Amino acid sequence: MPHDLFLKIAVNCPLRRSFDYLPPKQVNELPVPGTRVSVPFGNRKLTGIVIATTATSDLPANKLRHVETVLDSTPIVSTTMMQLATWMSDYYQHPIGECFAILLPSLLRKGEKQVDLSENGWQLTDSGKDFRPAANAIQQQKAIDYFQSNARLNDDNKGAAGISLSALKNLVKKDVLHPYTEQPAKMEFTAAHIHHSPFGLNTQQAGLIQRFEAQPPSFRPILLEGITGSGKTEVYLQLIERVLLAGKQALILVPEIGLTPQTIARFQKRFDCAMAVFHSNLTDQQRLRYWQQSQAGIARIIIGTRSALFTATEDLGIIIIDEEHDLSYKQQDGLRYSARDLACVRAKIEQIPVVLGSATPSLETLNNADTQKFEHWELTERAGNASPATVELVDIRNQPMVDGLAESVLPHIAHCLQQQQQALVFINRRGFAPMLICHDCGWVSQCEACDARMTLHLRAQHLRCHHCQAVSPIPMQCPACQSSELVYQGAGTERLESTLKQHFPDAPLFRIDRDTTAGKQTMQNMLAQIHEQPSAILVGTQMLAKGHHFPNVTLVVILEADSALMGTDYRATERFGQLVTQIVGRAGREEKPGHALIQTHYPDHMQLQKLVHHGYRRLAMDLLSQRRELGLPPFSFQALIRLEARDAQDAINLLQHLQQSISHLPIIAIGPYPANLQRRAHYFRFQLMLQAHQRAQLKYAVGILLDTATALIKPAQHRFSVDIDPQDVS
DNA sequence: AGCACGCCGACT
DNA sequence: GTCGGCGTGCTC
Ligand SMILES: [Zn+2]
Ligand SMILES: [Zn+2]
Repeated sequence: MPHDLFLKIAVNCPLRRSFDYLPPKQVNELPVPGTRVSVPFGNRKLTGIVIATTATSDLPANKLRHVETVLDSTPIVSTTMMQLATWMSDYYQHPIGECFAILLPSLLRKGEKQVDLSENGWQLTDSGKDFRPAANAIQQQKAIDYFQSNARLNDDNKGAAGISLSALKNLVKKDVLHPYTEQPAKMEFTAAHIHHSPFGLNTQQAGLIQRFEAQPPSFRPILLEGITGSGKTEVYLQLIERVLLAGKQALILVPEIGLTPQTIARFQKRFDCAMAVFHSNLTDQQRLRYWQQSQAGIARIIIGTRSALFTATEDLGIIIIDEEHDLSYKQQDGLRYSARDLACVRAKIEQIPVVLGSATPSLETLNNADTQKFEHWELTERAGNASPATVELVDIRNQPMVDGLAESVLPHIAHCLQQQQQALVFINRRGFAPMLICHDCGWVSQCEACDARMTLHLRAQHLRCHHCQAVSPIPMQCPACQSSELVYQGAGTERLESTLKQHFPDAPLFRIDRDTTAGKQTMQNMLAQIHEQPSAILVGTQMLAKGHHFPNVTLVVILEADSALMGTDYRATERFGQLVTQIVGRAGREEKPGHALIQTHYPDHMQLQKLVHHGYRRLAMDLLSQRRELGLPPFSFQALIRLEARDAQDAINLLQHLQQSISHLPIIAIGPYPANLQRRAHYFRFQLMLQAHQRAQLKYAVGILLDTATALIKPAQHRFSVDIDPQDVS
């Protein structure tokens, strides 16, 4: 049998194919699939990953070049992860090189060496135990103090302890400390490493755990639907426990905003084992270290946001996606993957369970449960038998309003404050951003580059566009009519704030939005302050709906429901239902049930009625049957083609060309039509929506369209992207 | 995406 | 005469 002669290599470049190479010169063995190699590519050197060795190549051998160097002695990408990358490349019709590159932390992607995982540090020598440093040796004293209460100091905690390297070196010279090196060991995880919560499981939780244990480990997609406070996390922990005891690893994904110290602490308190936590402010070096620890099986629990899905593991036993409906699981640029969907694919490849947890599952996931593709686990009991929050609609037709708030809502807030409880006003309305308007001629501060108004930032004393970062000074006179009567308008949050202050001068008021919680610590501080207050008013945006619990809040006011009901985005109602349910679920506790008021012009709207009287689940069922009737996802498959160009007609023409290239195929192509924000940062934005009854039809059409696009599109002038299963259709 | 090659305007 | 503008084309 002839030897394989060629290497199929995924080179990290945006081309939708792999490249064939000859083996490196003067090397007898071919590098194994999954190995990184450095290859000549045009006139530069790039890092690629060997996909396969083959006996033939499409190109004549004299056109092929040799691999320059082999970068790994053993494959760095496992066969399962290679399958995942290949799957992604096919499903998202995305360049194979980029699909492989995303599997690796950035340093490895660039061709850097793997790091040595051994732990280097210092510990006291026998003679060092009673050493007293010189009076002026402050740094040494600091180190000595540290070793009074700690046996060891290593590279990782040296920085946090604030001890200088030179002091440590001097102490080594004095034979007070000696350096050590330790190979990290793969621990054997046993029951002794678990610290159970003093509260047992309720019968529902116990039933689910039993159900989990009743089957041998295999691919099992599970929807865990549990209302807020029903103990989803405890179920996660119990499942993880079983996986860890079987000697396997657990991978947990959380929403972007959910990777808080409290979340991490919850896992650390339960399990005595090495964890790899991928938070956003790790350095490349730290990220690589955790990645390798996970790959080597040293880290047993891996927690992170979207991209942590690609972490290599030694022996993965379960994947958990918390708040699976969360939009942050969808990558919004480049390779627009859904980490939730890929988790299911990875679980299938690895033959392990995957748990999608939410109080408000996405329609896609609910449909998968309905069609028996997923097991459907439910938690319906709230801990401590707390009564669920009640939701009430406020009809604002012909009602007197003050700064977005119906006057009839004010007594509710007053009553809530009187009871020494907190009220939360949730601003989900547009037009609340403050802008500048001319009282005489109606001129508004429009952004030069976008179809948007600039918002006024009083603190920074300038106008800013949220879509393109443009900044301009606040004019003293109207640029159109020279009038000096420039006034603020739509300063919604601030005006609402002052109105509330006026009506409730004694209640402390907290504003929670991106501006007031910008600092790292600010959010935590503010939350701590809020928890201390008996009565208070909280005013805020989206941020309020995620993660944080507000036990003292018993009244929630949602300013408007109408854009979700009447808008063009067919997903808006689903989102609104999730938002309301999440925010209401986070308010109140056992002895003080929450109450929510939703302001609307359409109090008789069927779907709103469903949500208010029967909850998210019934709304979701309604929406699903509506989607089925209309042939919308998940009952059809979509791809959104986006194109931005400086000239609107140019964008339209190009999209029409692309549309023509697939006009013979059995798919619907709607458009070209302008994006929600038609012009942004000097670019006109248009899009084309492809819709098919079968996944394969869609994939094929997108492939053809992409082939046409590569010939037509000038990267310098056009911004082009394909979004498979788009979530954000604007 | 990069990076080179190539063919026209305003510089020494 | 050449320096450099970015349009076009290719990467095993
Ligand atoms: Zn004016
Ligand atoms: Zn702008």
